[in-house]
Amino acid sequence: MPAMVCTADELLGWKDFPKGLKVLLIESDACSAVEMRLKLEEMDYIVSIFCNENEALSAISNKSECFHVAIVEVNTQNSSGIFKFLETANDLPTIMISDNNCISTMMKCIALGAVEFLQKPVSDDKLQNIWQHVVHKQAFNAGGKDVSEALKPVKESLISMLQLPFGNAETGKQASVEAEQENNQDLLSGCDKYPAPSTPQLKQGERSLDDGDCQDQANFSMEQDSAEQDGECKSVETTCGNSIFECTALGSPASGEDAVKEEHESTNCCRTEINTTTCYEGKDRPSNKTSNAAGLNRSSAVRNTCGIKASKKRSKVDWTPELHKKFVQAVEQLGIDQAIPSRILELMKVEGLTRHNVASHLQKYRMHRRHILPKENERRWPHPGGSAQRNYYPHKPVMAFPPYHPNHTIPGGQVYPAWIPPGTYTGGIHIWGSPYYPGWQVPNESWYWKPYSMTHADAWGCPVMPQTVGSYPQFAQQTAPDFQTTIEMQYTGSTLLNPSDLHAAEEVIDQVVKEAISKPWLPLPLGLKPPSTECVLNELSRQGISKIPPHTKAPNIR
DNA sequence: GTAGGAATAT
DNA sequence: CATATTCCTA
Repeated sequence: MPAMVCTADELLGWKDFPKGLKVLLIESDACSAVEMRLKLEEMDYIVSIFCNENEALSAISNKSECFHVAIVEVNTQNSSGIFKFLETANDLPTIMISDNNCISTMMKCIALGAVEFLQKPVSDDKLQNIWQHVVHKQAFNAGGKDVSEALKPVKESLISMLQLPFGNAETGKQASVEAEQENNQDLLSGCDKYPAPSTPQLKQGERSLDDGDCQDQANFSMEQDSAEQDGECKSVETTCGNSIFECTALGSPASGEDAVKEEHESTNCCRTEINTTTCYEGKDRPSNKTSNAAGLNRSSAVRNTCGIKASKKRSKVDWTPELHKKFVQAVEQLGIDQAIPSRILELMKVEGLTRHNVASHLQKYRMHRRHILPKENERRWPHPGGSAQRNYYPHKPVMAFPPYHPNHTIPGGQVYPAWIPPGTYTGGIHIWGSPYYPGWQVPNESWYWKPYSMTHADAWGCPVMPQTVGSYPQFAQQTAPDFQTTIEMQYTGSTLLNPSDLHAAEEVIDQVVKEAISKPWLPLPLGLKPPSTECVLNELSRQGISKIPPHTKAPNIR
């Protein structure tokens, strides 16, 4: 294969990655090509333009040039050629761009290994982020070993990138927030298990294909009602147990800032619950929207009252959504059986939190989990493998890197499981599985196609890993899966299920998580919203693609 | 002595 | 209730 993917060594020696990234651009329209080139060059990428796949392919095969990533325009006229390109240059991470959203083309490209499909005009952010695919590919090729080593320089380079003061005030703020979390969670400490970047295209708060994503959560956005219950000001006691916008869709930037302070109680903040657009559910919830607003005011009033005394003593830990999120993440990463207080604590990296706190929370967590799983088990899903409405990526999430580019920042809530406090009114629709105990959602679903791509994982160009699965954070897509369902899917390989082996299923999941942890190649979300699996399959078969091109062998998951 | 985890207290 | 604290065990 005329593969031009860079090697680990190359990455190692790469000074200011991703500067100098060599981009192969196939664009039939000269104007667009130039425009694109300019943009890319502004980002310090090195661009070579080809107006058709043949030129590009010959350049590749001549080895006259090498490339790290390809950006390929596809349209109705050139698609067959482009397909050929994809097939031939299948080692080159290829990003499709297109004017029309022809779903079948899109899918075919993805099926042929395209790593991303973007609509034109492509935003700068997305262009900026193409390097992620290179890293990802690299990580992928590295087979999980030494990946973190290999990516170290990249990481460093990213750190500096993140620390740059960004022009845009708003995004700048977010960026720094992200950076901070980054540092906390992944960079400063030994967390380099997850070096693979995650492309947040799916999650961009702005427009785009994924509007449905946060919808569900958004509906739950409520103020915290705690204030009204107890006369005492909770905010004082609990300092900064703030909640970051779980549902970023709503999240106002303002609330975000405050919220971020969460862990740093040292800042003595009296927390501002006012705007927190968490998924909290007020008691007055079912009524109407206006009550919501009222609630907000109320809570803010209360807060103000007590804002004066800033008592530092924190007698109780407030397990805010964020805290819990971290907690769950930690647990997920460790695997349920490895999840012990000390390690969780370590992973969480929350200042001031004690092992005892974690232990206590863990206790509760386990109880709920125990309680909930069996119940879920009973209401096992009636539609096996097929039903398009729910085909979930059956793996537990292990978050890699949040987005790097400022404009790619995704508010935390999109990535992590939303916190739906117990008692949340789910309106009869079970949002994320457990109507019984919505608070303990275990994030687990993700990409719809995964179940089908187990064998041809890589070929799908979709977020999968060679042998294992990467766990993925909950991407709150349109429908949410229910936990058990997911387990079964995975356990049975999305075939038919014998709805009995809950335990086995659980073990599998745990194991998957463990494996995922030990194998750093995390999937990259694609820049397009995955159609339902059924849809994809139909489309593919309609196109005569019964099996996916070889590419990389992705062994089945047991 | 330490930590995890269940039981119990607040 | 949700957390903290205590108690028991390894």
